[in-house]
Amino acid sequence: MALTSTDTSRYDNTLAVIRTLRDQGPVARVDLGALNSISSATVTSISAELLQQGLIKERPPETPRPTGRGRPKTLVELNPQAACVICIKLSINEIQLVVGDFSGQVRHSEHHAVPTLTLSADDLETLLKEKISAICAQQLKGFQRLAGICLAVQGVVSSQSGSIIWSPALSFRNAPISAQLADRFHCSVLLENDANCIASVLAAQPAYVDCPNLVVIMLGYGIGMSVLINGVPYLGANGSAAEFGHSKYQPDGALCACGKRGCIEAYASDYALYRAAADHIALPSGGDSAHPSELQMQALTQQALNGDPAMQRIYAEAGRALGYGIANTLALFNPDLVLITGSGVRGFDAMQATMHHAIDEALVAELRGTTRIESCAWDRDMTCMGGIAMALHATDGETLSESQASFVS
Amino acid sequence: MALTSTDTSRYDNTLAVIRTLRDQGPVARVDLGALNSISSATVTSISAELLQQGLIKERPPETPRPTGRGRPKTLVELNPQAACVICIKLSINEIQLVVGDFSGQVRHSEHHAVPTLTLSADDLETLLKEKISAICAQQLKGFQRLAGICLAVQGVVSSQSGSIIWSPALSFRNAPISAQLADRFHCSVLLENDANCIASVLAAQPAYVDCPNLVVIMLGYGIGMSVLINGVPYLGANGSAAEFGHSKYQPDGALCACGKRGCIEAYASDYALYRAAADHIALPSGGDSAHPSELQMQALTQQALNGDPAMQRIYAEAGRALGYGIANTLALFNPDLVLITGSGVRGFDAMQATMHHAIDEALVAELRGTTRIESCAWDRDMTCMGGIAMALHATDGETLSESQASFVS
DNA sequence: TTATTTACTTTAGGTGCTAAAATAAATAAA
DNA sequence: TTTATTTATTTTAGCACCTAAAGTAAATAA
Repeated sequence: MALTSTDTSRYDNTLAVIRTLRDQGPVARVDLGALNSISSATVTSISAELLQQGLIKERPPETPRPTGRGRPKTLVELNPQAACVICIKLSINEIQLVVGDFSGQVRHSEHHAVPTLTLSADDLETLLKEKISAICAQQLKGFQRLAGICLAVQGVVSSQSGSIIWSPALSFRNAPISAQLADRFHCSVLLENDANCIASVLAAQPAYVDCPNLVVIMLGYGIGMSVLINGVPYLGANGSAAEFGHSKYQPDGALCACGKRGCIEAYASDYALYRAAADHIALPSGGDSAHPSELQMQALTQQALNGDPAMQRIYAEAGRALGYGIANTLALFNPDLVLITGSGVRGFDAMQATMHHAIDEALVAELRGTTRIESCAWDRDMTCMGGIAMALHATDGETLSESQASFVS
Repeated sequence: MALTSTDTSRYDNTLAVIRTLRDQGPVARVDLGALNSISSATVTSISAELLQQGLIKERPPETPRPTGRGRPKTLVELNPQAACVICIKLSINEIQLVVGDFSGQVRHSEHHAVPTLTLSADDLETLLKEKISAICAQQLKGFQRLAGICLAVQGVVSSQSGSIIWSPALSFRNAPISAQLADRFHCSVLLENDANCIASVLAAQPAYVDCPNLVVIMLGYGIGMSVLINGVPYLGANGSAAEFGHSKYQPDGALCACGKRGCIEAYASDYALYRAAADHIALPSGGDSAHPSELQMQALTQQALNGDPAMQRIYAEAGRALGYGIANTLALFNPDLVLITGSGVRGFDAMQATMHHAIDEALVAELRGTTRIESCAWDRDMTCMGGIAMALHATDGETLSESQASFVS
């Protein structure tokens, strides 16, 4: 009887064990108990099941003996082969594909230059299926299953409906994509905003664990944001929350790529800085003036940091816009921490002073609060690392019931 | 053995039953099971306990017989006497005290004119203790216990530390108050922002139940906001989230009561409208010019609605500020619904057109999204109704364990 | 060798749930 | 008026968990 289980404690505890092993690496049964507030008797029972299902394995005892007396710990660890996930990052004119194993380690990574802006929705679907198929054929030998795919895209996405609503990398809109990939590859497909992937990685770092309410601002070609509330990305009603770049600095202000005026992005993004600079000084030439290259942006930044007054003025104004935007974010979200990252942090030192000044100008101390505002070095691989972590997290339950099914029968 | 219960299902189910009865009124056991996805055997067991503890009672069968065949339902309902809560609303120059019973019904309400701005923190503490004591002595006969007190205050409060950080009704800051009241009256004390109380009431209304992410904007002397995320008020790190009134419309714009410039409140609040009007037209006199009375504000609004061009311009500009602020709110929160209420909705018709225009001017369709933006009639008693609901909700667990303790022995 | 310490497993017992059976209390039909 | 049917509630039996305590294993220290 009682086949409808409303008591989810076994399931919850099993997931907790899996996730602890993913976060901490090999752990002994006693410690798994202590870390998750469950008795070691229960851990014995859970790990016996996981062992039989092939999701974890016992690690052979260390050659250099452990210190202290007593029976030595037997460490268990995730079986990396138990499952794998693929994360695809879609950005302007580039896609990156990364394979991660069940323990969360990156196993393979590749970049492809792709003229994303010229693609139709069908082209994109075909392209992704092709690239993923190639990965499946060449990189997934030895894995028990492909648990999931995470598509990390710049712009507004609806994770719920699995559609890309609007992306600066694409010239079409409202394109369903998750279902197509799920059908083709028979696995869960997660559609995520790129900033949310990065925020998830950052939030896991030891320096930021005590920040349940975390805002991450990504400066780059455009300006993105992720808001974690109690550690989980806040999506809003249609997935278009946290559009910091298009919140306003000046009504009737500078023209933004979105077509409206006065957005923060129209002052502090790469294209906005480049545009403002073009009016004032001789710029390193080459490339598309609406899509400045990393080298061009570095040159711009260097001029400001070297003391060029016109460039300093441009970065100062960008900092002021950023500061006013952050002030609104503080007033509305009052987060524990605002982290500024993205390729655009290269210019942060040239914007920082006016940014802080603008925040102080905009908010009384009671509303400014104790929020830390920090910048954070940029690593372009972070997005896919976050995507892999999110895909694994989302599919742990499935992986568990799949392997139960294959052993119960 | 097994005295440490990690399985909270009995507790959860019991609370679910109590809350269903509070929301729905008398309900039969079968229906309690269906509504909460638990078997009626479990409901029998839970309701037997609650009956013995005196928290619920069986309702005598209806005199006009129920329709249909089969054994008639036996309805159970909360015992209103099982507990009560007090909500105190603290606003500028007025406090309101309301008593609610265990079923959530208002049993008593009183208003007092108090010169709140002249009070010291000690004065306030003394005053509240006095008023609450009087209520306890006169209004709480027959209740088994005072479960909790909710203090609903305009401004920034820290529910966690139980301190009023900053309120327009008070001239002091950072005043701890919860602990003092809890000590004196031996019950839980909840400190809440008034907008959160109102939002909780509105969110429970049938018209808005499908809006898990709800923003409520309160226009009045100042401008307040509450953001419900998945139905629960979002507080931020220090309780100063959702400070919509002090988000920016214009850097270096109009002077705000907070001391900074360009806040939405400096354009669309009562004092801002009154100040702008004073420069242009003859105003009904009387009272403090920085604190216009309801009658004065009504006269102002009437002039705008009657077609006075100067007043129309003032309300139009207020609408535009409000619209830009809402645009930022949509960009950052992407809620299902924005509700505009508070005494200031009296002027909503004079602001609406420019407000909507400003929103369209500020946001592209993809970011504007499908968020409904509506106004909502204002009822000054809503705050305390919300406070009572929140206090009951917060103390249900305590009430439960208290009555378990008294019956197990 | 023996005692001690620590890790892991087994056993015994408790909580809480559900499905099914039993009971209760009404109306509809014969 | 009796009997069948319908619906609500309670009782019973059994399962899936978990934990504490007892038992076993595997090391070091004495």
